[in-house]
Amino acid sequence: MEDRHTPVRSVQRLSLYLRRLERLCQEGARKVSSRNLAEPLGLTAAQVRKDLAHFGQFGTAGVGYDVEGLTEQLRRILGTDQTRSVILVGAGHLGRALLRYKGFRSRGFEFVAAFDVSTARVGKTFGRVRVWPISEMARIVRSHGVRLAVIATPAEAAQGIADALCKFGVKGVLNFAPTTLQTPPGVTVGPVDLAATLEQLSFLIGR
Amino acid sequence: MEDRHTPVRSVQRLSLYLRRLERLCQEGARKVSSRNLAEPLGLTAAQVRKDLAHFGQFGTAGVGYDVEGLTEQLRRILGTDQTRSVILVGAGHLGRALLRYKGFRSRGFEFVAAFDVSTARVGKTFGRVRVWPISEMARIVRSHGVRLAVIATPAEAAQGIADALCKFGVKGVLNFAPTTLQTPPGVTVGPVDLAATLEQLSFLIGR
DNA sequence: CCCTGTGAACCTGTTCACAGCG
DNA sequence: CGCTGTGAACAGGTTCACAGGG
Repeated sequence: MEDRHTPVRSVQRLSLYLRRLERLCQEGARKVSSRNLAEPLGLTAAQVRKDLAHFGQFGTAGVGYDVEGLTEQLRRILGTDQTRSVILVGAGHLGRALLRYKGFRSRGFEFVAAFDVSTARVGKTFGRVRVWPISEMARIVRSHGVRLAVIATPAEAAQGIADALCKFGVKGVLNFAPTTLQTPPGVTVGPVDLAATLEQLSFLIGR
Repeated sequence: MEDRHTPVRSVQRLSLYLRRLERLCQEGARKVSSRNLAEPLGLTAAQVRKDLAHFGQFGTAGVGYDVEGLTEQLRRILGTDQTRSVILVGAGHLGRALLRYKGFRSRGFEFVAAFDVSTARVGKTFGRVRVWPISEMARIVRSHGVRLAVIATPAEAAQGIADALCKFGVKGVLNFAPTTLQTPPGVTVGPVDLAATLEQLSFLIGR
């Protein structure tokens, strides 16, 4: 197993499994069945087993999965068993909230720097992270070997920033700007489209 | 057409089409082909045509789609041709950033109130929106007929809030809390899982 | 006997190719 | 002749059902 064309949706669910496993661990559980993993997440047992099967055999027939063991495996698969350095570009209200968001650090991500065009923001510190001028971006990305970036700029600025980041070696971009980014092959964009997600709900609830 | 079991992914793309149409409109374009609509979004022309076909026939053969006309149609389909009232629960850093996020208002959403357990936050105003105690939630949701809510509380509080919101008549919940919400049929949750999205990227870029 | 891992059937969404209209 | 709308072929993911191990 461990092949490289695993369904994207399976990988997305891995994060959900990881979160549930952490909860089960806190509750003192040592083993968990695919069913017990799946149902509180609104998924089916078969789906959990299929998803995990893409990456190896982690369970014990008749028993289930070892909570701690599977947690470690999933972290390894997702690449968050070691801390990953991340930078933020765009230190507006949303960007600053992300710098302070506890959920990133607890899942293995650490902001090492933030960048903004505004001289009013440069030099300030939010949630222990310093804001630098854009001109420092190349140096800091390269010296820290940063491969993940979060873009929280206005839409107009996002593509230019993305182009620069790709040039400096960034491989993954979490994009909060309301625009579709074009990136070269080998660079992945994770769009977080706030307005679009609300529009989705608006559609579903009808009028 | 206009049937009720349209692919979810098609509806998601409707938001992207809408954004591109707004841009084309600003640039002065009056007509647009499926190809010109699709490619800057990283999609194919056939996909655009198929998506739109779920809702009706909007194009003119040999010409394309009327930019302004299609914009109106999409807004109507998404239910954002009239302003939708939204409430926020959880006025922490992330919640406050969302109150100030311009992208919601410009797409037809308006926060009418925010709620928080913290007395330090209650009574304050962020981005013109007032923060109320949770105890006021029932009254305000019902009096405004609010059907959309955004949850930006810690994970532990989210399910309780969601249960209450459902009871008060909310039909759609945008959930930023890192937990899977259980809701009764008829209520839709749009999860925005920040850590999971970064984990996704972490997986894709490898080690 | 319970629960995993997995081939096979099923189903949903995407791509293709073209008929038909402006 | 260009571009839409659409049936038909295709691909991918999900569900089912069961073989096999603890």
